Amino acid sequence: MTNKKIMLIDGNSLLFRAFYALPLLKTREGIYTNAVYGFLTMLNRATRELKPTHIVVAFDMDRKTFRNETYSDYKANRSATPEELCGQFQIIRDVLAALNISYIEIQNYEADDIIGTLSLKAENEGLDAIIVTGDGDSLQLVSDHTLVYMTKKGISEIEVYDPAKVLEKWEAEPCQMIEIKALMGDSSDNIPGVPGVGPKTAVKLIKEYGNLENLYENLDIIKGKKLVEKLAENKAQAFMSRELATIVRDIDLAGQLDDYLVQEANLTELIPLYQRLQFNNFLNALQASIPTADPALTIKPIATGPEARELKDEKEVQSALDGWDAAEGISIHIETDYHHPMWGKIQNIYIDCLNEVLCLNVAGQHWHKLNWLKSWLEDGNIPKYLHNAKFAQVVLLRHGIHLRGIKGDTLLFTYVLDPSFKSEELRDTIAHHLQVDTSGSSTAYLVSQLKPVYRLLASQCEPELKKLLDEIELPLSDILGLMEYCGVKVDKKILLSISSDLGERIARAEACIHELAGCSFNINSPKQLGKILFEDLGLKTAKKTKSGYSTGQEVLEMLYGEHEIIAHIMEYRQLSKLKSTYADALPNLIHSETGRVHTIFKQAITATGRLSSVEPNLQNIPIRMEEGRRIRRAFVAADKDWLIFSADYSQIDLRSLAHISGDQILIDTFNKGIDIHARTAAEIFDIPVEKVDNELRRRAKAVNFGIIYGISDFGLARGTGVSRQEAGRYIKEYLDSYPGVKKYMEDVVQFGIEKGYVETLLKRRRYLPDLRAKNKNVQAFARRMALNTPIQGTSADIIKIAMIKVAYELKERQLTSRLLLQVHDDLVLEVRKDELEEVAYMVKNCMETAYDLKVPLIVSMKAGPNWYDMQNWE
DNA sequence: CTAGTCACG
DNA sequence: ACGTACGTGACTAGT
Repeated sequence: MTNKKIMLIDGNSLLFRAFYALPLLKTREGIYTNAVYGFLTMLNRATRELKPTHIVVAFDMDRKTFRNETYSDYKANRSATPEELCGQFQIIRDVLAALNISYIEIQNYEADDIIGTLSLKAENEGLDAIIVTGDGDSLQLVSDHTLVYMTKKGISEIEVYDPAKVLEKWEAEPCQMIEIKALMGDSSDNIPGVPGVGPKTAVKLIKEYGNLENLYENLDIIKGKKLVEKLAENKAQAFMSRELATIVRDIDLAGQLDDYLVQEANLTELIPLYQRLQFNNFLNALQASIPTADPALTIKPIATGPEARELKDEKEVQSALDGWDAAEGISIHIETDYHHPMWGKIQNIYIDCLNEVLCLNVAGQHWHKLNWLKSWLEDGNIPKYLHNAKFAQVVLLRHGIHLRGIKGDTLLFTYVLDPSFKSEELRDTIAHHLQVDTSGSSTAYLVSQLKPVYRLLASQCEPELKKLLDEIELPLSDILGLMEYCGVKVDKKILLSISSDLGERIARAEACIHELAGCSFNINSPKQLGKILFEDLGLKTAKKTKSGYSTGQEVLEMLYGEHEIIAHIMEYRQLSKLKSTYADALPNLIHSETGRVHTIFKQAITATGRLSSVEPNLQNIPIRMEEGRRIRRAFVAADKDWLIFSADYSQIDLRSLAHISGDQILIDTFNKGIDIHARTAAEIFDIPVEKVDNELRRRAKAVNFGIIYGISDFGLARGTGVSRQEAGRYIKEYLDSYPGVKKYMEDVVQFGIEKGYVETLLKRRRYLPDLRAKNKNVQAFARRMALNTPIQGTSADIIKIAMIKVAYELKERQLTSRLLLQVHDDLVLEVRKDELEEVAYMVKNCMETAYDLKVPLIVSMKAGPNWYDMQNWE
């Protein structure tokens, strides 16, 4: 046996398959490339999977034409001439030449004949042959040493035919395929066959009689009068069809099979060619295959380092630090026994200094060691490097230490460089940046790398990103630390009373539901609920489903009125959500020493630059529904001398959009203080602003939301309740009315495709490689992210600046009032009553002047004894 | 540990 | 041809 394999490619067939499977790609110079692109995709795939030793592509001399009328989407605006489309036949020859792949075409023979000849030659010389094609004619060539790789469903799947597979599909030997074809014909190849005989009959007849000769000898015993007549009438045509269907296998070909040995591509030709064709994927793949590249495949060394030297007492620390140059800076890492900085107890403090890592064991009650450290931890002139400095800061605040002089935070640095990096762990971060395996590394080693990694990143960081880090994220981290440490006062009694009230009502709803269902089941289980609703009660077939019935709000709302039970389920759902997530969960998170909840603001999680909040999440406390809103009564001011104060930006996302897009109408609307949703309604529905009623305003509002989210007619239809066509019209009208927005949408996507990322006001980046994905769905997702991220991210940038300003002013004016929460467009403070006026004015001013946009920023304020009973202020 | 659901901007 | 707004976190059931 040999392991030589020759891959025989039916060039015409694959080009046609590719052409009709892919949308009509066109380069900037107007070259059509879809068939070539699809062909190469299949060629690459087949080469990768089959690893042939020889490759050859066969073509028909005769160039059939591609028909562009298959593309209804393109018909309206773009019409490509057959000549333009057929340019692809020449392009593929150029590409194959650059790839050093032989191609053959011979006058009077088809590609199939060339392949038939070569596959026979291969068999005779002991090579395996694999035929790659999109049509079934080649099946007659299948044998133990000749397989057919056939593309299916356009080009997305491949089916492999060996003799057994042919038998399974056609109930015939490969050699009988010509007999079948002789009877059934093939319109695409102009083989007439016997009229009235289709695949079913043809297969049945050949299965029984084996071949045409035997069939016609036994014509008299075949059942079916009509069929026999047809066969008899068309005897000559059947034999002629068999001739046509038979692939020639003895063309006189010059040369040897070894002429088709696989060779290296000629990159100096191939790269410019791919560039001209804008085949960026293939270019990237070429890059990756160049030996030096692909760090993912390089073997990462396991990084090890010394263990830390453990210090027993203050004297040892002092002697270790003797001769240490404070200006050099120091790396610090604090280990606790729990992940929450308000609950965790310090175990070890690592300090990297001079040439070793010191470890202070602080477990137990040895707080005096911290007192010794206090002076230099609080010394702002000693540069400090940490990973997640905010965590250390909050832990230390509990011991009365205010960490200062933070020069670098590798968590935030990593986030600014690429917000998609998910791990918060120092171990993973070091591994990522140094491209080493840290799974066996000591903590001491990791700590020793903090400063070097920071310097490495700083040395290669874009200036804007360094600025974003130093001027926004790092100062903000300190502010967030203070907010977390402060916490928000929560009245446990209020929550308990809400909980018991909810409990009673849930029990009543549950009883009702079980009564109506006629049995007892767990309403919280979508699986059980689905069974009850759609099987037992036989409600209308659920509209949505993946891995079962959907029982979500949307579905329940459609079913509302169909059955009495639905209303009770909706009630149950709402109440049990409130009880479990808020009323019952929050009391457990109240810190016994402070009587407050201390959320952690995650500063390095979101893809857009927003914050997030955990344990508890204080950014999703109910407000939209009155029932849930009452939860806010439990969030109270410290005592009777204090107030909860909230200041929120109105429509900050749309203002960000106005600024980024520079759309003149949007800018004018905000400058004149016109109601933006009404204005949008006026534009979309082409009526004066005064004539806009509530319903039209509501729809326009949904359109404005849609624009921010990277609109689609489907999504908007869902958001508004109007039909998809209607939604489509709204979008069109919107984009015609706000041409600047339309241009922004085009530009930002183009920017993203070219640069690989999109950016916000402060040049914060989000990488979106999927903008170049070949899967349309994946690409569409990335496109919506590209549209949304600069808007949401710019708003996030703005409020971060505002927070820094507010915190600065609070400190500068020596106010006692303090920041408590940030809820994306809302700042919540705890304000001492005697400071209210000053604080309110100051906060409003800081927020409205956070950044000088092309439109004004507007802030509205509320104050009250708790987060529920809030009155507009001023 | 994931999927489904639902709370927020 | 195909599936659809963006960004989060918490709780519950069920594998």
